[in-house]
Amino acid sequence: MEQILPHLDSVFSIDCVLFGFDGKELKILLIERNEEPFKDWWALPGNIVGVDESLDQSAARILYELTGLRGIYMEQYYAFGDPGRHPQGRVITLAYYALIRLGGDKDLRPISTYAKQANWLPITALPKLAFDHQRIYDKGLEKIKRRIKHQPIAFELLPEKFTLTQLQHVYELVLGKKLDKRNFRKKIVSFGVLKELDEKQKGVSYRAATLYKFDKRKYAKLFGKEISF
Amino acid sequence: MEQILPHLDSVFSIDCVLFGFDGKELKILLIERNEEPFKDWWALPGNIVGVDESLDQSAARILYELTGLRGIYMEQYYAFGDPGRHPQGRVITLAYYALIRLGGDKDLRPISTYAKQANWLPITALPKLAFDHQRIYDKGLEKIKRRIKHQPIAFELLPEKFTLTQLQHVYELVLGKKLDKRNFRKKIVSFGVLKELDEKQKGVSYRAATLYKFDKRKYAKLFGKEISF
DNA sequence: ATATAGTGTGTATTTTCTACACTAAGTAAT
DNA sequence: ATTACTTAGTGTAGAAAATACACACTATAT
Repeated sequence: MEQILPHLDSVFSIDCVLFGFDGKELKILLIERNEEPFKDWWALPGNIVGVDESLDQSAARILYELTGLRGIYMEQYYAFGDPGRHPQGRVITLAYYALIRLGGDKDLRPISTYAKQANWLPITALPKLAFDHQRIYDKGLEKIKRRIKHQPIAFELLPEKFTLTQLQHVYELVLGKKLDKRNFRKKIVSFGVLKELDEKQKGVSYRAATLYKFDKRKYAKLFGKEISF
Repeated sequence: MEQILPHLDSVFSIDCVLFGFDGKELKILLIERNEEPFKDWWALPGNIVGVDESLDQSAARILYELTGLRGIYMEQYYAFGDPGRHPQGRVITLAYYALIRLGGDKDLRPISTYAKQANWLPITALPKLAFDHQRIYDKGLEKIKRRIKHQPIAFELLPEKFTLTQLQHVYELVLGKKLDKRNFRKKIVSFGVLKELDEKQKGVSYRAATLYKFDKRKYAKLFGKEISF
């Protein structure tokens, strides 16, 4: 969000790129602004940092107010502060991204007055964004591309139990390219952070795939070592 | 959604971790404070962001005022803003690191009144730092460790013409570990961003090593591809 | 001429990466 | 029960990259 208080010569805000995965598509949460400037434009959700909040808390609050979710993986990744990025004055904004598993309809809450609506939109068909939000988004995507190659953040986008095909799908969407099935499985299994379950996928009209969990204990041991895709 | 008001007194600053290499040691530039709080403590150089400056410009200015240098490689890497990180109120600070080739005495200029002195201190023997500057430094070092593995920033620390041994030395200091000479050379040469010169090292009392230059044109072609150490 | 200190080079082994295609299992329709 | 359909799940061979490792060369200083 980009609300401005006119008497301030500089304002400090946080904007969030909330990545969500619904099992099929990679989406981000955008709000349609109901105020000038950029009335009726889509924008990244954001807000002013509260007086006694840490930056991380502030980002978590923005996410909570929009989605009702807590305990989500979020990471600060860049500060944007060009004079002139905001038509009404100097606004320095800190960008965060978040990774969210989307589950049905419970992913949005009633929104405040400054926005008409909030919506999960697929990253393959994003509208024009207000302010310099396109740039903020671009840099966020770039960051998670890099990050997913080295750390197991893909799990944050998936339900607790998932199939290897789903996991591969996440990698393909984020990296923007196809991966070889056999090589992918070989590699991801070799990291030793997956726990194979006795359970199978349900409700599919074909052979059900084995379900896996991410094993945090094993990952903790591995931590520090670089993994790569 | 309730609107949280911005903290009117909040201050926005930039702090810099200036890494310098003098051919032997990796150092950072610290200032000894002459004002409360933390009077007489060592601290990272920093300043308030000017009204019409971009963030990058502001960081470049801080560096220029201390060293007289321009055109130095700098990168923003994190924002620190815990309430309580500054005893006198909310100060959000953006951290930058810079990579500087140190050449003799011309690396420092007369300093302003808020500091008693400024000094290049080796990272192997740093004093206690004011505020949360230890944390800011730690994160900066972590960042360049990661970065040097994937992008040719090591050249920023070396003079225009350098030997392979010097280059390896920089990698070893930043990464904090020994590298194998033959493998290092094989790899760095294979990236194809070095230009071998006809010149040799001078003034050494042993066999003079061949000098190399970093070839920016070749690097530009390679850009985007990941290199790794 | 000899001691010294750093330069510069090759190979064999292991590990990782890549490319590639078929059978197995379950569901749905007839 | 048979068949058609859809996705799950698996192995291997060749190429490329990473690693481990040791000695001869060259310039200077004494």
